Amino acid sequence: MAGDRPRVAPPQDVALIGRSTQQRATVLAALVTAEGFVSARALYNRLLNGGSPVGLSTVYRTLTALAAADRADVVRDTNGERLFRYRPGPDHRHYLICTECGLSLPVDSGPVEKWAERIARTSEFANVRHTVELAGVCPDCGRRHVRAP
Amino acid sequence: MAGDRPRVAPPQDVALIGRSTQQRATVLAALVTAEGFVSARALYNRLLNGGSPVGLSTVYRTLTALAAADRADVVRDTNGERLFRYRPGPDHRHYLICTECGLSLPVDSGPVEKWAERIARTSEFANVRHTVELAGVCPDCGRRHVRAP
DNA sequence: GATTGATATGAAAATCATTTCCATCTAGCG
DNA sequence: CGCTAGATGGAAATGATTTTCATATCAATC
Ligand SMILES: [Zn+2]
Ligand SMILES: [Zn+2]
Ligand SMILES: [Zn+2]
Ligand SMILES: [Zn+2]
Repeated sequence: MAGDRPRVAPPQDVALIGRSTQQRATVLAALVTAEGFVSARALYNRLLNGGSPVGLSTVYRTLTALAAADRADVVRDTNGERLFRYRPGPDHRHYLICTECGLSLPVDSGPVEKWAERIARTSEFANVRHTVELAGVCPDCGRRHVRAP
Repeated sequence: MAGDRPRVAPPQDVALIGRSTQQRATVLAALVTAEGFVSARALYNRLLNGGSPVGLSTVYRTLTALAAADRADVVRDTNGERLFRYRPGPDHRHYLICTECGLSLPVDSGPVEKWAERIARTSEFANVRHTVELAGVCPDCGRRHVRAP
C-alpha cells in the first residue's frame, strides 16, 4: 500500500492534536468540506467512497481529539449519536439545526452567553459549562412536508 | 408472586400514560423520591434493592412515557446516558447540574426562553425546540477536591 | 539515509445504553 | 365472571463508541 492515496492539504490544525499524520489530515479535510454537522460513521463512509479510507476508530479518535482541542463543535442528535462540525474561530458557537436534513446555522448567542455567565457567577458552582441547542424544521424541509405523509 | 409487594401511593400522574399499573406507580414513586436526575438503570437497581423489582424494559418504557407526557425532564450526561428528573409543574425547566454528585438545581431560565423564542421567530424554521444545560462542580464536591488527587 | 523509540493505525472484539421480541399476564369493562 | 387491548419482563438484537493489540509510521537523531 504505497503512495497512491490522494494527498489532501493538511490545514495547520492537524498539528494541534499530536502527530501530523495522513489520516488525521484526511479526516480534518473531510470535516471541513462537510460544512455542517456529520457523524463519525458518515465521515467514515464518505472517505471510503472517496477512495481515501481511514479506519473507523481513527475517525472517532480524530474527531474526539479535534473537539477536545476546541477545533470542532459537538451536538447529539435525537438518537444520541454525536455529530461534529468544524469550527473556524476560537469561540464556541450554538446552532439552529434542521432535524430533517441536518442543515445547521450558527445563531447569535451573545445573550445566552451572558445569561450563562451570570448563572455561573451567582451560583457557588465551579467550572460551569453549558450546552445550548436549537432544533427545528428548516424552510425547505417544511415546504416538502406540506400535506405529505 | 402475589400481593406482598409494598403498595406505593400512585400519584395521579400514572393515569396520564395509559393504564394504571403497579409497575408504573412504583417507577413513578421512585422517580419522585429520587429528587434529582437518575438513569433508568439506577432506578432499576434502586427498586431491586428496595424489594419492588420492575423489569428494566418497563422502567425504560415508563420513563420514556413520562418524558413524552411532560412529566419528566431529560438530560444526557457526558457519556450519553439519559437521566430523568420528575417535574412537578407544567413548564419545562433548565438545570445546573453537578458533574460529580448529580445534584441538580433548577435555574431561572426566563431570559433564555425569550432568547430562544426570538431566534425561533426570526428564523424561518418551524417547530423549534431547545436544549439548555448548565453543568459544573457544586460547592461540596469542589471542597472535597481541594488539593486532593 | 539508516536507526529507533514514541505514537498512531485499524480490524476485530468488547462495552454499554437502549430497543425489540414474544410468550405470558392483567387492568378495566361489560 | 370472562374478554381483550394493553402491559410486562427476560432474553436477544441493535447500534454507537471504546478498547485491544499486533503492526505501521512519524520525527528526531546519528
Ligand atoms: Zn432541513
Ligand atoms: Zn455558549
Ligand atoms: Zn456535587
Ligand atoms: Zn427552555
